[in-house]
Amino acid sequence: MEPRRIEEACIKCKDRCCARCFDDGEESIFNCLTTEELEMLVKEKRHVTFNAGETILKQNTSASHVVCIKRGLAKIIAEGDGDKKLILRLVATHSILTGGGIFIDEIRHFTVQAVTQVDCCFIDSEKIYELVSNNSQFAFELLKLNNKQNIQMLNNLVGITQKYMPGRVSDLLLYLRNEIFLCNPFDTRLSRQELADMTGMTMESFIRILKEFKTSGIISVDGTNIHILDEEALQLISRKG
Amino acid sequence: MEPRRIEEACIKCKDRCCARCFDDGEESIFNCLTTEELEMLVKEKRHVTFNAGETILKQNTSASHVVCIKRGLAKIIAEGDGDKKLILRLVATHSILTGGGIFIDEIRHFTVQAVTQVDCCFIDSEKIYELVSNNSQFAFELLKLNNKQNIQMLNNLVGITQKYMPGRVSDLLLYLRNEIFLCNPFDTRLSRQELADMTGMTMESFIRILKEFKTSGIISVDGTNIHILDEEALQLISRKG
DNA sequence: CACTTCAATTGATATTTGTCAATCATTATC
DNA sequence: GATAATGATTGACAAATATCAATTGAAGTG
Repeated sequence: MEPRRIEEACIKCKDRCCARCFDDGEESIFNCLTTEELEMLVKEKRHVTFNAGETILKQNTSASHVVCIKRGLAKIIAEGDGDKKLILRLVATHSILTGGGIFIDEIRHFTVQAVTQVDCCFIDSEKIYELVSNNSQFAFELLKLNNKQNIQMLNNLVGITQKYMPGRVSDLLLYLRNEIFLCNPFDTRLSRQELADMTGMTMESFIRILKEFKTSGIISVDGTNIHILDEEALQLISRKG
Repeated sequence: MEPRRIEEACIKCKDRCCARCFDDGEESIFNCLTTEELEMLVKEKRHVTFNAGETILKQNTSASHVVCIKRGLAKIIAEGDGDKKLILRLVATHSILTGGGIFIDEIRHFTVQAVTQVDCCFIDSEKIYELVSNNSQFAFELLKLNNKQNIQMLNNLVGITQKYMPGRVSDLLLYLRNEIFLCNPFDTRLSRQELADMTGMTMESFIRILKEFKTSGIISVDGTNIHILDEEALQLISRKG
């Protein structure tokens, strides 16, 4: 696949979105599209900027569009009864968000909220259906993406169900370092409450574990900035439960 | 779609499997296949019978085959560290099992074990890939199936994370009644340990909640047989947390 | 600077859930 | 029928986690 082709299409849509938006961290799910398909997809897309804290997609609304994130960081929240929240994962630049219920009930099964300022574009779901119908490679890529999220959620479920708090906090820190920020002192931009919501525990409990880790010299923390000093220790704690 | 066509193909494969195996409780994911495709799929399939308790698929082995269940009940188990287990869901007659990691890493991410005697057939994953490539409707159906499982796991995750034990037991009982056995006094054939493993709690805790429900007159229990007497009460408890 | 505000932290305590050991019940075995 | 063996149940207790209230600390506002 010649990168030139994608670049061309990107230039067409002015803000270099879409061809890269659909990248899930590895290769672009979009590489398999023809120039015509890319153009079809990009045509009529709406580009939107959200400020930190704003809601990009709201759980239980109807899912007529797919969103791809061009720049920024967002959190995926499953809202339970009451004001209970569970942050499922973070999504960074070049992610595609189908809202969970695409292909099924056209309902969004989670809320997506901007953590930093987020640039993204909204694409009509119909176009995705069209691509699935006409381009089997694209269908395959979408299946892969879906599968990956499925496995990730499975691991999450097992972790949260079977591990004690220190193990869950370790998992979170390793996730943030290795899958989201990809560098070591990293700035989460997330409040303690939000971090706790990623582990399914209360803020107070989360803070206590964090403090233990600080005291043991495993991490150092400054505001929303976290520095992992002993990754092996975290991995050990993660495994021990 | 003329039912005759499917019937024909079923007769060809002698034991009337496959065309119906891939049904996920609603319409068959397989309805969209041509006679040739069905034949291609069914050719070289291996039909196997498992006794109750036997392992059908084992977590962490390589996933070269897809399994469809023709008859019986099986449980999907995520094995954690130690001997911790979480039963993700049950699968009944006419289900397709991709093993979790098909399309990604070709590794099975969970174990599948027979609860009753299970008749199933093993189909080479390659054939599924081939169908996805050649039949967009099939790809679409597979995406739907995947999506559905994703949403189910999401709800499970939220439930287990945010609800107290009575809520989780309620959810389990409603799941068994409305999604698996589809009748009211139902015989789970599952031990207390297994039922507990579906809720992420210990057997003793599970038994205590069950007893509370019995005492309150919400259910009656005889061995592995459960009779829901007051479904509304269960729904209320499920919502309350 | 004083004052407000809100997130972060800490401590004391209550609740939930798990662990361990004992008992009961049922079935299988001789 | 006596006797294992196994799963179900119960009780006492311990551990994990949440709740509530108070305090600290930093950032913004007048």
